[in-house]
Amino acid sequence: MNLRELSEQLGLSQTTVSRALNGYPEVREATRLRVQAAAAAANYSPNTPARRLATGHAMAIGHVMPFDGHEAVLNPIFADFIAGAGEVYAREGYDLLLSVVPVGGVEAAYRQMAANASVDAVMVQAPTLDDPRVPLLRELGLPFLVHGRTANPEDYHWMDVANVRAFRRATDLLLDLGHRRIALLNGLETLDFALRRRRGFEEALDARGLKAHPDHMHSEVMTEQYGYRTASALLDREDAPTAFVVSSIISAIGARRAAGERGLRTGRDISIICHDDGLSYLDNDGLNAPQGPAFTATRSSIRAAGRRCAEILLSLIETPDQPYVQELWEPDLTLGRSTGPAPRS
Amino acid sequence: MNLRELSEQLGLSQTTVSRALNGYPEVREATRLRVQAAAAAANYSPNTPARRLATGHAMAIGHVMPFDGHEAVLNPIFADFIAGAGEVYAREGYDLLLSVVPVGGVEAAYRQMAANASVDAVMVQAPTLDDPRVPLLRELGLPFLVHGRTANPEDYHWMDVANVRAFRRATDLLLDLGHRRIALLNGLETLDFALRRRRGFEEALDARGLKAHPDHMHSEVMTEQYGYRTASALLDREDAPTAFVVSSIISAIGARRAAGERGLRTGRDISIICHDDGLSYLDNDGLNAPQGPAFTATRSSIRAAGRRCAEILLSLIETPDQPYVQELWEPDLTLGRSTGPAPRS
DNA sequence: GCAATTTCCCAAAGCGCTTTGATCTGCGGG
DNA sequence: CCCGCAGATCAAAGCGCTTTGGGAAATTGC
Repeated sequence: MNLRELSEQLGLSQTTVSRALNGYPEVREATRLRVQAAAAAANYSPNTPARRLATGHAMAIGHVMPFDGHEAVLNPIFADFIAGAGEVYAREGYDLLLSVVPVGGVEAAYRQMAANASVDAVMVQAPTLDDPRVPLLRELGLPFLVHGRTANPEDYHWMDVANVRAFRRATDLLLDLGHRRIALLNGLETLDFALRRRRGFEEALDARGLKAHPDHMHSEVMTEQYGYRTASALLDREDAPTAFVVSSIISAIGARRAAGERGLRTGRDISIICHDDGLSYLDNDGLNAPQGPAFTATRSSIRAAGRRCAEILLSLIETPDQPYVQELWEPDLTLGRSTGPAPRS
Repeated sequence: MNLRELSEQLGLSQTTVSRALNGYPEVREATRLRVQAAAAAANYSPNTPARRLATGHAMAIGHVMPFDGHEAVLNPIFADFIAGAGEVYAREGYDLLLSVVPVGGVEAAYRQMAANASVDAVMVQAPTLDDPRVPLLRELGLPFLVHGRTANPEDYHWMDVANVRAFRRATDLLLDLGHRRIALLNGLETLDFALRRRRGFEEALDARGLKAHPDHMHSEVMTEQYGYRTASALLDREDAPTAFVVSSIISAIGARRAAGERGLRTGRDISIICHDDGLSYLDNDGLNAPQGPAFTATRSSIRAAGRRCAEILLSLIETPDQPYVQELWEPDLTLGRSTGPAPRS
C-alpha cells in the first residue's frame, strides 16, 4: 500500500492524505480522522527512502565502530554506548546506522556518510588526543558530537566524564589507606580519556610528593587478559604493588584473578580500584550482594552517556547553531570490597 | 555535487554517467574512465535515499536489539554478533540498521521495517522455543535468517551451533574426571539454545544412570553476578557440587569468584567448564598465557557466526528462492586450567 | 554499396513522497 | 449583492537517482 493507492481509496488527493498523516493544520479534523483510520486499516506506512528523498532528511544517525583486522578487540564500551544511544534514536524516530569498518577506513566511512547523505549527523566515540575526525567532520559540515574530548576541546560539541578528577580521587583513596606502591593499569594512552586518567593518577601522587615507578604504569587495550598478565608480572616483582588502579572493570577482573592465583585476597592483601562503566552483565553495584559491590570503583554508566549523547546530537540537528554543548559528568566513587588498608610489610 | 551537475560538467547525459559509474557495458571504456576520474575529482557519491527509491533496494539489513526497561541486561553476545555481521555488510556495501527497542516492541519494529521498506532483510537473534518472529516475518515476506533455532526448525533459514552435543561433551568430560555432583548454570531457558544445552547436560548424566539434583540446575540471564550469587549459594550447601557447567564465560567468572572467596582453587578443588563465545575482551584462548586457557570451554566464536550469518543473509537477498540454508557449527572443546579430577571427599 | 547489426549515448519516465502555488467553497462585512 | 478572506482541498513540480525505449553513428555481412 502506498500513498497514491491510499488516497485513491479515500477519494482524496495525495497532498491531503500526506498532510493529514503528518499533522499539518490545513486539513479538517474530521478528514484527518478518516485518513488515519484508513491508514491504520490498510497498515500503511510511508516508504522511508521516498520520504527521505523528498524531505532531504535522512532520519538516521551514523555510528562508526572500528575493528582491526586480526579478529581483535571490539571495545565492549562501544556496544553499550551504542545501545544507550539507540534507545533514544528509536524513541525519536531516527534510525541508527552502524558502520563496522577496519580502523584504517574510519575516515572514509564518515566521508561516505556525508557524501551520500545517508545520515543527518554522526557520533564520534573514543577520540584520540588530536583526533583527525574533528577537523574532518567540521570540514564536511556534518553535525557531530564527540563522546570524550581531544586535547583542544574548545570549538565543538562534546560530552565527557571528569576522568582526571575521578582517577585522582581513586588514587587519593588508596593513598589515604596507606598504600605507597600503586600500579596503574590504564587503557590505551593514544586515547584522550586514558591520558586524563593517568594525569589524575599522577597528580594524586605528586600532591604527596610521590612518584609512580615507571614499571608500575601500563597502557594497553583493556581486556581481561591484559589485567591478568600485567598484574601477574607486577605481583611477582620484588617491589610488587600493594594496590592497583585499573581503567576498566574487565581488566580488574583479570587482576583479581592474578591475585587469587597467588593466594592474595582482594581487599585485604591487595587492593584494586577500577573504573566501572556500568556494563549490565558485569554489574558491580551489589544490589544482589548483601556485602556490597565487589569492586571499589569510579562509576559512570556508559549506557546513560549514550542516551544523553543521543539527546544532545538530535537537538543539534534541530538547532544547528546553538552554542557549543560541552557537558561534563562527575563519576561516583563507590566503595566496595576490593580495597583495604595497605598491609604492613 | 549530484548526478545532474556531474553529467553537465562532463557534457554527457545522466544516463551515461550513471551507467559508467555502475559498471554497465553500454558505455565505451574511454568514456567510463573519463567519468570515473571526474567523479573522483568532484568527490561525487550518489545520494543514498535517491538511489534507494529508484532501485527499490534499501541496501540495508535490519537488526533488532531488545532491551527491557529496567536498565537491564544488554546481551553482550548481541554486540559481538552484530559487529561480525557488520563487517560483512560494510564490505558488501550494505548498511546495518540497528533498532534498539523495548522487548515489547520487537515485533512492531520488524513490522515497521517491512512496511516502510527501510531494509532488504532482517537478522533474527536469540530465538525462543516458539518464536513469534518466524511466522511474522514469513507473513511479511521479508527475507530473514535466524541465528539459532526454534523448536521446529524445518521451514526457514538458520545457522546454529550444536548446543546439545557441545554440552553433552562438556558434561561427559566432567563425568570422566570423576565428578558426580555437577551443577548447571544455564542461560534463560525461554531461549532455545539454553534448552538445548540443558538437554545435552541431562543426556550425559542419563547415559550414566545419573540425574542432576533439581537444586543444582539454574536458569537466568547470564551475568557475572548470576554466576557469583548462584555458585556462592551452591557451594555453601551440604551437597555442594564439585563441578559447574556454565553457559557463559561471564557467569563462569562469577562462579570462579565465588569459589575463590571460599578458598577453593579452580581446577583443583572445584571444576568449571563453560561456553566461550570468543568475546575478544574476555579472550580465553591463552595465546598470551603459557599455561594455556584459563577455562576449559566449549568454544564457538560469536563474531565469526555473525560474519557467516551476514554472508548467508546477503545471499538470500540475491537468490531468494534457494533451498533452506540450515547450517550447524560444531563447537571446539578446549582444555584449560579450570578442570581437574573430582576431589575425593 | 546497402541493409543489418552492433556500439554508444540520450530523453524521458518513473520510484513514492513532500511541498508549493492554486483553486474552490462558504461566510461575514460593507 | 458583491468583495474579501479564511478554510479545505488539489494538481503538479520537484527530490536525485535508475532504467526503459529509442536513435544516431560506427561497424559488419553479403
